[in-house]
Amino acid sequence: MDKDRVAEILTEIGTLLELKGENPFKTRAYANAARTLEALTEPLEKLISENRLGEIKGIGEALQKKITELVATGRLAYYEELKASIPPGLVEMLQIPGLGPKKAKALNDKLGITTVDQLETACKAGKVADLDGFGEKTQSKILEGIQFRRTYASRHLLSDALALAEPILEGLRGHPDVIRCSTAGSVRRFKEIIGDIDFLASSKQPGHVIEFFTKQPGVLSVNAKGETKASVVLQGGIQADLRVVSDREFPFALAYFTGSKEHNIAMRQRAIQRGLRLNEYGLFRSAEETRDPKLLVPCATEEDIFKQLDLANIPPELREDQGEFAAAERGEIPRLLEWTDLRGSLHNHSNWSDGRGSLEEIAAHMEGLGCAYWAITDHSKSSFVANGLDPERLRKQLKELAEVNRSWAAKGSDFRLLTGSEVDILADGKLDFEDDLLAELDVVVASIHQGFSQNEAEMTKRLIRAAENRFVHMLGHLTGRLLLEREPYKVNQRAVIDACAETGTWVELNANPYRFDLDWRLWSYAKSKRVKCVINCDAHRHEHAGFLRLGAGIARKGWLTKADVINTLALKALMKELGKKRAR
DNA sequence: GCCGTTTTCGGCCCGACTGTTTTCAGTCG
Repeated sequence: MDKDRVAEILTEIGTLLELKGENPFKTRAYANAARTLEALTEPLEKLISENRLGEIKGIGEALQKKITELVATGRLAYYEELKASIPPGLVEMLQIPGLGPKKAKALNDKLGITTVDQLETACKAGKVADLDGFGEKTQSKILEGIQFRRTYASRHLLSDALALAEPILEGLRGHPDVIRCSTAGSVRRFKEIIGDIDFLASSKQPGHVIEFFTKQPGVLSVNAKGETKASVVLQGGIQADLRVVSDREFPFALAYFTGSKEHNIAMRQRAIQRGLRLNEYGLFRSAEETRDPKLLVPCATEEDIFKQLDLANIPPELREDQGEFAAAERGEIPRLLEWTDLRGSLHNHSNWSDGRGSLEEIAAHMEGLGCAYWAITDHSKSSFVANGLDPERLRKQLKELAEVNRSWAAKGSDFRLLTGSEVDILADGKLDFEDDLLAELDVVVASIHQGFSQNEAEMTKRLIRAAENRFVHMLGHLTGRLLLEREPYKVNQRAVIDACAETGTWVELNANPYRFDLDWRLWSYAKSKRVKCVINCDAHRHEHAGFLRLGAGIARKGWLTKADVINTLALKALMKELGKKRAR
């Protein structure tokens, strides 16, 4: 059993213990241990066989035994007994806003409710309002929550959230009573999936700002509206919260509401270690609860807060408590990639396969955006649903593409379309085109588009074999996942990364917001193996060029710098790099 | 369940809001 599955089970144990009414610190210990395992870079088996599991902070004697049992036998008796003792419907009920473990347990204990459907029936019959600690309001809120969950998803793509958030943020920025404003929360941290959108503003007239916010176009309903905070539902059912604070409080509130929760906990602990107290209102020279301005440590920006806690500035994307504190203590936070460092995309489609524009139109558009180059990598013949090219059509495309490049050169432009293919990796790991054809192309991306159901060993071998081909520059969307839609296929990503390191193959960061594949959590491993990243739009139409910005944000979240990303290179340097693997 | 420059026991991040209460528990971020 791999560490991700072990982490899932530990998280679930934590939730089940909550429903049992266990000591909250015990339940948190399971959640913490799960997070620690997820962040591990070493295989769990290795840690266990070398008897080093206990050296990890947050894993004591009891968890060591449980993890070892899981890894060794694939099962855990404690977990199975616990799971059997709690109806699965209770876990589902926790998704309903306002329902936590205590209330869910009470509903189960007193009314025998075990499913969401039963809960709905009980609410409609008025039985829930009669319980101690419940009332009319709680009952109708639960009903609303059940309805809402049926209508809307509770998790959304980052790209959808940004599309809604940016116009609102612009609006706030232009409001005369707004001093400073920003997004916060998971949107600001650039998480690939978000729950809601958080905004923060500073103002001397909070009421005006709140009023303005709740009247934005695109607001479907207003859930709450108070003196300093409002909560609305936007199109698509995405909830958005705005908090308005004084400008003095702004940096503290921004840090606090940006999170992550785990990052904030570590920040407060650092404050306590220094005899300080940190909350959303300020950093205070006092161990006691206070908001006394005389005790305030003045900070004008988030950077000042980090400085007071002996830390270098930590960009929002890194605030996941995944090593940023150790790096910031040593002043080793890298200078992260900027999206403007990117010069073009090396994996894109045209109307020769399943994309929209012609070669000429694409060249004109991308040159107009300021790109230095743009690779056309249409599908190969096996992807016939995507109108994949056979060798004959590909050679014809190469001629037409050369023609387009000549016309740009004649105009005195340095812009260049690069030739290429997104060649299918067949079930046995062979490629859809012969090597001699691949050798004629500037850029070769190898990806899997069929045969998703192979087991992990087969899939891993298949990808490694593709990486071993010296004409393959990079592996495309390594896991094939479609966020919120399709699970990744089973593959040992670290083993494939190791193979890329050995063969000099690059790994794509597919910037399509449904993909963001390779996942940001794996880039520091790839980086440690000196595997280079290529941020690709996988564009099928002009608008997809905008994915570069999203991809760069995900790369930042993976701690990548300009030097780690191939398509930051100028054309000449890029061409040189493209030739290296073939010369090996 | 974890952890230890006051500790092997008694802590474990912090505050707001809501709805239910009559001083607070539960939930949320």
